[in-house]
Order: sequence, then structure tokens, then C-alpha cells
Amino acid sequence: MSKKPFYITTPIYYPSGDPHIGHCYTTTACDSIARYKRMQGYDVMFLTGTDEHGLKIEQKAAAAGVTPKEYVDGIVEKFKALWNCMNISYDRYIRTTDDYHVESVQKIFKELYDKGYIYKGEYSGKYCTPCESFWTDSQLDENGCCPECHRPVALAKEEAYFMKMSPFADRIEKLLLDTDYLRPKTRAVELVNNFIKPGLEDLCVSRTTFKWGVPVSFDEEHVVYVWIDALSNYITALGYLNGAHDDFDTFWPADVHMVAKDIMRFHAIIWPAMLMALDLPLPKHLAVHGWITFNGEKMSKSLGNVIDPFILSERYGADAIRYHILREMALGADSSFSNEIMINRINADLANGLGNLVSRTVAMADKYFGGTLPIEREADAVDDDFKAVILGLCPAVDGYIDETKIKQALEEIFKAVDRANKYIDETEPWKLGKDDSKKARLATVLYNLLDGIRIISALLAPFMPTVMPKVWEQIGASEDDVKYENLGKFGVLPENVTVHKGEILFPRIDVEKEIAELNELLEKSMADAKSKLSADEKGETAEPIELAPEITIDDFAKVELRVGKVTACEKVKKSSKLLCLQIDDGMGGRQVVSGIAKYYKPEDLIGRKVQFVANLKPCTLCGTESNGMICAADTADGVKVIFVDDSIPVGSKIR
RNA sequence: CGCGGUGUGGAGCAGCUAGGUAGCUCGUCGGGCUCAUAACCCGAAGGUCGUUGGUUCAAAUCCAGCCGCCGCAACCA
Repeated sequence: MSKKPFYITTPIYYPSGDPHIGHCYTTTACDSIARYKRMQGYDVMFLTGTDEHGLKIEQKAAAAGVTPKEYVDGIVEKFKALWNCMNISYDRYIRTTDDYHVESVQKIFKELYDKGYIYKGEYSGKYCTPCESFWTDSQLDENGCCPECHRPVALAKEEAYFMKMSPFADRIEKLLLDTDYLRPKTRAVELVNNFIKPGLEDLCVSRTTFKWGVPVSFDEEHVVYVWIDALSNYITALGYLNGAHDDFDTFWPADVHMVAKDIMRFHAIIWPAMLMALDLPLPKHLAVHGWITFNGEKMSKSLGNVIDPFILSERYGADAIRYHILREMALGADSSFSNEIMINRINADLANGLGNLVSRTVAMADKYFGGTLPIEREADAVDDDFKAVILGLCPAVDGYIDETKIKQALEEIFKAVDRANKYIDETEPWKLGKDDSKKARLATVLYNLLDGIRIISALLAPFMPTVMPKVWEQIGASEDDVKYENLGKFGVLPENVTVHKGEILFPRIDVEKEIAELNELLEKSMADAKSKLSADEKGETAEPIELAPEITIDDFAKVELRVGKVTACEKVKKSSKLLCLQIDDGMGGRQVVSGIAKYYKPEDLIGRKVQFVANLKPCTLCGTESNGMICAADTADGVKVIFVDDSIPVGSKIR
């Protein structure tokens, strides 16, 4: 009988910078599930990789003075080193620059075109000329300028290919609402309300503004834009429309795609639409998790460098880091990575709980029996409950893993660890050890503990693959003893099992001392990051600032700037960024809307004089009419309104 | 009136779908034990379950309103 297949994927990460602890999150979870499924006897394919195309990579490479490929090659090595360090057992690593992937993507694009799902159209949007890139409104910075260079953008059009989305809207809605594709399902309604109900917009799937990507085979001016290139990695890696692999029929559809919440939308809507267009089966589950927060703050690049996973695993071991991440992570919710939480968790669960349990059990077997248990037994009623808890473990964990509930699985296992520690107190083996007539009872107690540890540690091995084999060594378990088929039964260890006292599995960490040291490291790398950043900034400011095209005095005269006084101001309802100002302009007053709610409270502005553009075409924002525009400056600290000296009368013209 | 989530002892959470003594982990305090990594076991203190009102014999749980926080969408003249 051939093994059942199981296919699990991480997203392919974008190598525009070094990997950080955030990347470990998804990958470690997938690794644990992959290992668990392998243990259960599945034929597992665990895929990870990198999404290496796009404008940003092109620019980063140019800035570093290397080719895009050279640039990503370097970072991919770091990703692989991290996975090595975290003991990640991926079966395949896909790079979107791999030849076979490029080949497949071109074929997929062509197929969708031939089927009529892709058509040529025109893309219009805000375009930044120096950066040669389009930005969506939401990508623009707080001043409506280019998020990269902060220069103004202009409305522009370019030829582009689009993919029709509307034919799939109904099926996607059903997929999200009526199946358990999306986990957790709480976000399904949000997706449907925000994107599907208002009507799915066609998707722009090609670009002509950059070159670093997969060329459209039948139109070399165009490069395949992210969606079809990146998302299709899940099938090209199996050999879909290419000859590099031959696993598509075995492993597709995927059992689990695991992603962080920021890319949920693409995997919940665009990816299913692509598969529907290709007439392929849909993946079974999309598991969405939250972000790692650090001391309460959202993960960011600079913070990511602070919690360098290489340093952490060096200090505490990869397994401890894996455990902390997995134990804190709940589907859909953010999880905290403060040093204190992590150290306390390692101490409480791993050092005091599991580590100490193994240590005391093995030490007693050693002390009372010289390491090898005698075969005489004497059971007692108190054993039954302990055994029942241990025997219930495997089915419970199986269930949680099938639901991608890793946190709950670990909680369940550690309940058993607690139960085992309590069992020691109930049976008081140290007293039995002093009474020669109780040797059989003592051996029974220790055997039960060792066999319980056997099951616990075997179930933990997928999550902590480095340390658990050391446990097996200590409790005298053979490879066969910890096989999956032996985890549902008690009494598998040999009756005369021999233990081997070994090193401490998880050393207890001195919290205060450790946090002090970590903070020191943190400050140091913060300082490094800062000096690096300011060096970058210096480099940038050394470049001449590119000015807008020259204009004449007549051009300037077209803009009528005047002084006004803010008489009233309130937040625009339905908007987080807009303030609505009433301005005394000396001409009867006017209403102006301004996107400065983030930086000013209404009372900061009332009574103050500002300059405004008086002859700007009126428009309506979030349902509120705006007649003009307040002048403000962009600074590193955000937007600063240009206030006017109070002695200047209202209505004065500025030139 | 854009959509959704959330508010439970000091901290982090479960319980809410199918109302009926409010639970878990960490922390605090007291006790026990000594095999063990100053670990383990037991016990205690500590909660108007955001707020107001409603349904009910009975509401953390159902309904309505309000307040706070978070996310998504929209918006940035």
C-alpha cells in the first residue's frame, strides 16, 4: 500500500532583505506539521522558497551595484542558512528565478490568455516617473506622494494585461463562506464584504515598467506581474507544465497553505481564481496566522534584526525558540515575542516541566536500580489515571494537528508533563526506595514514568526535533519504541530498560541576568542599525534632489495662495486621516478638507492662521466637500502645517 | 449610519454556537516534599465577566443601545 500524500507550503518569501524571526514563524509551523505527518506515515512534500522578481529587487540590486540575480543569490543563502539553523526539514526549495518555474509561468500565462481569461487593456494609476513605477492610492505616502522617493506622482496610463476575476466571484464566495478552506474562518465575512460583494475587479497581471521578471512569451514588452509568477510556485514546484519534477499528480491539491495575515487576501481570492481558470482542484486549507509583535510593537525590519534568530538559537537552542513561537501562536491572532515572555516560557515549560521530569525520573532509576529496572512489577490504582492521560494524548494531538492548531496540541502535551510530575508526588518513589520490600512497586512507578516520557517526547519530536532524540537516549528508548504506531499503547519500553543519565536538556535561564544581556545586545544592534541608516540617508542627501520641471512666473501666478484663519475644525466622519476645517478667508469663508488628522487635533488648529490654495478646483472627499488646500511641509516627523504670522490679515494674497 | 473582530481576577487567555455553582497559564502569598535543573506537589487571596437596558425562574453566555481598543476597506487636494 502506497503512503498517503500530504502537501504543505510556506509562502515564498521576498528576499529584499535578510530573513528575520518573522519568517521563522510560518516556516517553523509548517515544519512541525510536516514532521508530524511524516511520523504518521504520510508521504510528505514540504515546500518553501523565495519570490525573487519585481521592481524592488531590481532597485536594491542596482543600489548595491550587482545584478538582480547576484543580489538575490546572496540573500537566498541566508534564508537557507536560517532554515538550517532552525532545523527546518523542507523537501523542496523553489526560487522564482529557477528555469523550470519561468517556463511554467510563461505557459500558464499563455494558457489563460488562450482561454480568454487574460486580455490586453490599459492600466491607469498614479505613476512616479523617477521610480518608473505605478502605485495604488493606498500605497502612496501620507502626502499622496511616491512611497519610495516621496516625490509627487502623476496620473498615467500604460498598456497591461488583465485577468478577468468576475467569472469566479460566486465560486470564491462559496469557498470562503461555505467550506473550511479559510482558517480561521472569522475573516471570511470581511473578505467577502470588502472585495467580492462590491464586485471583483480584474487583476493587472503584467507590467512594462520594469524588466526583472518573467517575460510574457508572446509579448516581450511585458513582464508577468507578481500574482501569476509568485502564486503559481505552489504548482510549478511539483512539475506543473514543466519537466523538472513529476509530483503534481501525487501532491496536488495542497493540504495546507500557511500564510501570515497580510497576504491572506491573495491566497483567499486571487489564487483560487487562478486555479479555477486553469481548471485545477483547489487547495484544501489556507491557514492564516498573525504577526509576531515585539514588546508590544509590530515587527519591522529594524526590530527583526534585533531579535536575530541566529543569536537566539545560539543562546537557547533552536528547539527552545521553536517551542516558544509555536506555543504562543494561535491561528489568526498576533503573538508576542518579548524577551521576558520567551524566557519565562522556556523556564516554566521546558526547564522546570519537561526537562526536570526527565532528569528526576532518570536520576531515580539510576540511584535506586543502578540504571536498569528489575522486571518485577506491582501495580496500584493510582497508576490508572496517569496512564489514561498519557494514552489519550496521541489521538488528541492528531486531531489538533489536522486542524492546524499547533498551540493547542502543545498545550495538550504539556498537560501530560504536569500530570507526570504530579504522579511522582502521588507515588513518592523516594520513600519506596528506602524500603527493600517495595522494590517491585518502585520499579513499576519508574517504568510508568519512563514509558510516559517515551510517548510525550515522541509526540514532541516534530516540534523539537533536536532535543527529543537526547531524551530517548536518556530513557533508553529505541528507534522502534518511539515510532508512531507505538504511541497509542503503554508498556512498549523493555521491562528491564536501562537509562543513561545525560546532560541537562533545557538549562534554566536566569531571567534578570539574561534580560539585561539581551537588552545590551538590543541596544547595540539598534545603534548599529541607526548608524547604518543615517549613513544611507547621508548617501541619499548627497545626491542632488530632483526638482519638478521648471516653470515660469506665469505658471506660478496660476496658483492663488491666500491667508486664512481656522474658525472651526472637526474630524471627517468615516475617515481616519481627514480633518474638515472652516476657514475665514475674508471672502465669506470656506470649507477645506485636509489629510492631517494623524498629526493635528482639531483644537490645535482652531484660531490659527494658515496659508491655503484659494483657486483649487473643489472636490468631495469621503462625502465632505473641500474648497482649497492647506499648505503643509513634509518632514521626517510627519506633516507640519505652515502657520502664518498672526499680524498678517485674513485674505492677504501670498506671492 | 462601510465591514469585521474584541473588551473576563496583576499579566496573557478559555468559556459565549446549544443560558444554570466563572476556568486555565504566569505572577503573588501560605503549606508540603526532597528524587530532581532553588526544580516538584497542595492550598489561598484576587473578577461589578466594558457599560446601560431588555428577554428569562436563571445571562459572561441570547437581544438592543452606548463606550473603548484592533483589523480590513475607503480616504490623503
